[in-house]
Amino acid sequence: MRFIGFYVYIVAFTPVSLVFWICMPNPANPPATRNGAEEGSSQAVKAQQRLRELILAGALSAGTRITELAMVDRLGMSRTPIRAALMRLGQEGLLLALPHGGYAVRTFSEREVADAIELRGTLEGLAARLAAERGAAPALLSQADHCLEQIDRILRQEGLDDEAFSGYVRLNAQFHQLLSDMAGSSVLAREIERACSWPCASPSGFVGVQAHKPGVRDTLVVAQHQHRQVLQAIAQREAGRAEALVREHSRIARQHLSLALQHPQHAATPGVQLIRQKG
Amino acid sequence: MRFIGFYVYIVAFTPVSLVFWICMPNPANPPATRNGAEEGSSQAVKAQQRLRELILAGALSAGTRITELAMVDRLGMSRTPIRAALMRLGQEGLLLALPHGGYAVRTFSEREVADAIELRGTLEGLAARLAAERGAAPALLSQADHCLEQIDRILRQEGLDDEAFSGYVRLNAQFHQLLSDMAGSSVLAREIERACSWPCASPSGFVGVQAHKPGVRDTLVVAQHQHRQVLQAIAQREAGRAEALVREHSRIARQHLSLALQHPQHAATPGVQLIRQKG
DNA sequence: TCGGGCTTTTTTGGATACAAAGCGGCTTGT
DNA sequence: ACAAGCCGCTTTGTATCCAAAAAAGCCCGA
Repeated sequence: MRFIGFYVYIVAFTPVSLVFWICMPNPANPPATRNGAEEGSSQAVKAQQRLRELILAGALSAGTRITELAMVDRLGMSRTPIRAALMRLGQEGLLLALPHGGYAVRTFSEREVADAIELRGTLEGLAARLAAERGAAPALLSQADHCLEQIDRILRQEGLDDEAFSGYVRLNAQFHQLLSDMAGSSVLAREIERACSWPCASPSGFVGVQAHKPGVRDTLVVAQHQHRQVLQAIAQREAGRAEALVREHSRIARQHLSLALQHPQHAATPGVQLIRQKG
Repeated sequence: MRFIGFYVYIVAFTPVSLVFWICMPNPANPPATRNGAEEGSSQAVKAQQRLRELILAGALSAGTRITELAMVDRLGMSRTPIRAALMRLGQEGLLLALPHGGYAVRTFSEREVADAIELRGTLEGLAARLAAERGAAPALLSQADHCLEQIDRILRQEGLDDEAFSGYVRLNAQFHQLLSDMAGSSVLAREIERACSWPCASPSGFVGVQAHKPGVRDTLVVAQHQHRQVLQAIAQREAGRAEALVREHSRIARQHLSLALQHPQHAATPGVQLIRQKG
């Protein structure tokens, strides 16, 4: 019932700067670091965060081997926390455990990322179904409703500036989090969190891709319509409908994935460079 | 495409002795320990295996705190590999990370285990759907068919002795593994493996519960019928049907869960004592 | 006798020292 | 000149040491 944490990363990229919510799974001990930086928490958590940033930002290119000593130099801490961080990132899937010890930055095929998105959609679909079947907590329902109203307010304007965009991204993440909460299953919540930790599988992972393209607002309008329908279905206890809607909703992320891979120059999403191109 | 490993544990229990296949997720480096024991692999993997056994066998009762030093005494190795093992088991879900450091043997509510089973059913359902949509490899299909034929052969006899039973358990696990493979998605396979690592959520976890009860064979016959239908659906590319069937199939495990909790004296499944009773 | 604060002890987190194993480069012999 | 073997360096796995923090216990005072 308690969800470990979301950390805000402000990633400055060339054309636009957007706020990305990156889902950080299992920071071991939840040391309540609410501000974006690494302070007050253990060295191991710091190392995990820093390494994550480095990988997702592309500072450690895909496929390169990561040695503990190099990270000792780079992060300025001892091998012990770095070792722990590498282990966690390995289990998380960002790093690949090499057969004779050591780790390498993992590369992802487009197919694998698509599968991860499908997985997330299925898990969130299960959450929606359970929420509808078991009945979601009224407080969560009203919170979700409030969340969607805020999104509506953002979408009411014609053109979307960067600020509105980052607001959408934040609210979208919040809505999906509420959806996960509504199922009332910590087991499921944990797995959804895991699925979201994959490079581009998070619900908000790809929203910023075409931030400057003309049709963006329409996409968001469609997504928001789906949000509304999902919430309605859950409130009316229509389990099957809720599940199907959420699954369909996740297809948007897949569209964004294709777009981002077709136009890699516009893909300002952290982690895209980890996806190896076939062609 | 390559799956890390399954380890056979032979657990001897009071009334019957059965072979359980316990799904061991991520032994870090796959050190090819094919025989059941811990030899040749690293101390950390040994520690993980030993601790898992201890917890599942009930030697470490639910809720007790596990200190590293105690495990140093118990397992006869240094703190470092034990720390790694504790971390892995924590991420796996068997141990609960305490807020200020340390771990405790986790307890599970019946609801949580039921959710885990639902989760596994959903994930396996996704696998079946993907296998049907994308087409499963012919080799896997024929392997699965062969597997089901062997199960048929076992079920052909009237009474089921222990040997037949353990054979069923083995083949059942094999079939579910093949199902996971047919989707051709390492992402999904990994998550299914994770879901199966929960105490009583594995497809074969509960089969042995009522090994001596009269109606057992009938249950297995029903399950086997579902197996056949699933395989047929996948072969005929009926994705929706395959998914629905697999989900329904997972309900059997839930029935077994209820039964095991109603008659805990007959529950010879490793891990049941981790489930805390409400009443 | 009870409660609060201080001290001691236990326990984890981090750092480092040490050993073993893999990989690469170098040298030497044919 | 090429190949094979040897040596050394790098890197991980393991053990141990140190410090900090939390918990438990104890003592003193009210």
